[in-house]
Amino acid sequence: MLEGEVVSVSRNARPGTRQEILDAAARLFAATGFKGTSLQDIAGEVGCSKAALLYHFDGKDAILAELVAPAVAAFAALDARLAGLDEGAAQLAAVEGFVDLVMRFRREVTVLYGDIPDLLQRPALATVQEMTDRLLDALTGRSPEPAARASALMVLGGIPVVCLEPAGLGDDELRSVLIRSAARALNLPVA
Amino acid sequence: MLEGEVVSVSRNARPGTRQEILDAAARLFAATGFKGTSLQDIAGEVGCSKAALLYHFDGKDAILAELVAPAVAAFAALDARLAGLDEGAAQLAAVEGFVDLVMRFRREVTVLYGDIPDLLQRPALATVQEMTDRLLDALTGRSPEPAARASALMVLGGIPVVCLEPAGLGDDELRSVLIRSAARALNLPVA
DNA sequence: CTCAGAACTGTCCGATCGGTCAGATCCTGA
DNA sequence: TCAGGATCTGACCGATCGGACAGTTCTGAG
Repeated sequence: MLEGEVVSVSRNARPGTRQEILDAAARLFAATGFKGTSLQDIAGEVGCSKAALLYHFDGKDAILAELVAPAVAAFAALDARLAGLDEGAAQLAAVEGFVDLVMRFRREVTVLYGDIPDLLQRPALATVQEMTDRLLDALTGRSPEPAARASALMVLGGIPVVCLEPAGLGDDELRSVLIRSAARALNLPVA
Repeated sequence: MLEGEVVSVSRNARPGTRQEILDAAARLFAATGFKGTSLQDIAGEVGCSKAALLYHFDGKDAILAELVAPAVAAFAALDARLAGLDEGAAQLAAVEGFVDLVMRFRREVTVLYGDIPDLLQRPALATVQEMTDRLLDALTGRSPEPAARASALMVLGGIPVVCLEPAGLGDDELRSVLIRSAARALNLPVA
């Protein structure tokens, strides 16, 4: 009551809108993907008009650009740092640096993968999520330990990526390399 | 020349159209994502009208559903098989089975990740691709061996996935677990 | 030769997309 | 007090989206 006049935030001319837009966009991009999120969706989440978004940003792409800019810059810093190291040092620094990078910019990474959870929710792929959960369980040896789950999740997410781009290996070789790498990551005795 | 009459394929009433649609859709979904691909795009790739697509399929979702159905079925078979095994056997079978599954259905997996290459092509993320290539190089210890590249790619793709969903671990623990798992996968001496 | 059905086309539809624009509202400093 | 810039709104735009529909062409069985 004392400060009713001051507290009452006018609906217009708020200074924090720009950051609110970025936060809302990050949430929506992560949930439904960049293409699956309209300016109207973001405006609704923020509580402003679509035109207000375009006052603060040059367009939908500009929102994405500003959202990921810090992560891209940090990635570039890592890239530059690795360039100055020899093989052995770079290898270790790459692992540590990439883990740090991804953990620090979880939100931005989630945006990058944003379309997948939306796809997985469609009827055609609805069962995949539960099956993936059970597969993760099997990969841990049915252990509930978070550390085991983390390792299994890395394997579960890493294997598909390998198959995305053509490796210079035949299928049989690639198969055995993948299985052995995964087994090492999971601390499994080599088959 | 002998069979000119038989060979001349009439533009209408071809029997293979349904499969052609699925192939074209798979290519386009993989390149520009499901949401980023319009029915018009698919029709153009096939060389038929948009209405022809909707004659063969109940809608865009139905095309996706039929495209991924074999992969989902194979995943379900793996899921059922793992359910009947004890921890140790299931763990090994899960690794082998998942690698086999992903390799056999590369195309379908690519569709699932289809939106990412398109996002990466935008100006805001254009540099990420080159930096990722160099990071992959560093992770292999600057080795050009395909086997080393495959392991590094698994790590590179797996680490972000772990950060997507909240693990039951604090940041410091998660960090060290990830680094150690990755190091094992890469055959690095533990730091 | 006929004709039923499969395969396909051109056209149209309502909804929604990203984006523009003229003006209303608000805050600030002179 | 008042001018002016920053902030924001409602209305509107052309393009494109997924999809519906009536009609046309082709094929193969009788």
